[in-house]
Amino acid sequence: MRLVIARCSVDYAGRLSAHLPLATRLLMIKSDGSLLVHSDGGSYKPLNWMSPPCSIRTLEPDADQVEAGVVELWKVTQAKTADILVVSIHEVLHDSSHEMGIDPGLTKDGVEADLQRLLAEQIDLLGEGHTLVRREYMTAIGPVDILARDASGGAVAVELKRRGDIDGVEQLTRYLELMNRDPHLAPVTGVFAAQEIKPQARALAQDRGIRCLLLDYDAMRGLDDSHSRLF
Amino acid sequence: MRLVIARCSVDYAGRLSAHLPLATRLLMIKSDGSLLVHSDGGSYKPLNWMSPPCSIRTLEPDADQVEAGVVELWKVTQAKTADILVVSIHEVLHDSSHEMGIDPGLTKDGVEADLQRLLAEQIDLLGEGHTLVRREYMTAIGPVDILARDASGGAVAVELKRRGDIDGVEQLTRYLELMNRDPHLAPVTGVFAAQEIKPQARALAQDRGIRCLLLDYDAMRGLDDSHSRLF
DNA sequence: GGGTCGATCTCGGAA
DNA sequence: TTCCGAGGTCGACCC
Repeated sequence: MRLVIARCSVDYAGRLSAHLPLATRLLMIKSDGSLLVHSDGGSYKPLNWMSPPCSIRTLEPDADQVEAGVVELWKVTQAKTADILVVSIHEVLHDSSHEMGIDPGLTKDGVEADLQRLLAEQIDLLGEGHTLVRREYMTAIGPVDILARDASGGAVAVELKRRGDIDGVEQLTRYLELMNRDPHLAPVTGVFAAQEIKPQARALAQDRGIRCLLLDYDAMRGLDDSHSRLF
Repeated sequence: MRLVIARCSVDYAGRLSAHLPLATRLLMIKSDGSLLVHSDGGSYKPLNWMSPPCSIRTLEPDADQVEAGVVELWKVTQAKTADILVVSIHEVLHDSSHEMGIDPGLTKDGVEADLQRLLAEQIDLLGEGHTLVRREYMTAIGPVDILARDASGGAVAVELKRRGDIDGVEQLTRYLELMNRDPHLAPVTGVFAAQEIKPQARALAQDRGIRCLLLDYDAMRGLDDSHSRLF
């Protein structure tokens, strides 16, 4: 990895066009040839970048550019997409290279899959007497997250989200419409379960006779002793 | 901005839990206190990070940690969300700080807003004899991208996307449902216009009687002489 | 401040 | 490979 701090301006042309006026920034060149342009603030997203695979050529600035103060030009291109990014460097303030090797990568937990496993284990969070039929119940238009039966044996389709948005309600609606045409299943009721449910999504669900269920991930995980806390 | 290259492991606990095993990485500390952990490859997204506002404390490792080879511990916390990120540093290979100032920021063009403007200007791409009523036509549930009338005066609602996905069809469906209840507008036909339309989205649109329209941004921009090319 | 929607989204998994 | 959905999404805009 090569790290350069430089006063530079940047132009990108590809799926859109973008321009960065002259300022001091970090230019990060990764060993796969990709380039990131970071400012000293903002979020984790660079101001501009070029994704691998790409190649960087260093060019001599022409007379006009030298006149304007450019000491070095980087032209970064992507063969496949024809994207191009040009860095016009006016002053290099730091330049260093570092060997880093391949990263072993990130391991995660706490995503939708964990929520689904926990809800399947604690199925009576849906209500007294509920039983699990199966997770990822397959239909023609995709898998329903959880299929259960209520105390009186009626089918219950559960759509699970970390954040319950209007999209999730639409998705569940499509499943319910389809499943209610299946005489083996009908009538099927819907439950929209999430750690957080947006008001609009709640309103739409109510309008369609879909029950909303707020989930407390920490409490659900607390009941599951297979997880230990790191902190 | 402070740049540190170090052999380190990283643990994050917040909206999810994540762990990075020991390896050499770049630690970028921005002046707003945010931290980015980058490997020497992949795309612009860091392996792990902490968004501002957050604070970094440097701690002495305890006896067990020293035994394991830790020379320095960074504890990064976010007051509001109670997220925590811990960097266990085993070896520092580089450490430098740089003054960069505030960035003037990025200017863009070629995004959905530009497509919308171009389609409004070239409204007969919808078909012979179409006329523009207005862009961002407001309804109770949000703005319709473009409202037009066809050659015979019938209302046409256009949903515009760069990439036409199933969500866009759902969105247009909701608008049409609402607008068709308005006697001043009904009957309203729908057009789903995008630079690229996914097969599933096209199928759903067809099923709902919504017409699909593929847009060629470059051709549309070519007709509009107010744009010049940078490259 | 919250809500909605776009994004050069990125990333992962499954068909 | 393509398609599809999730994201610690982020960020912009509008209320």
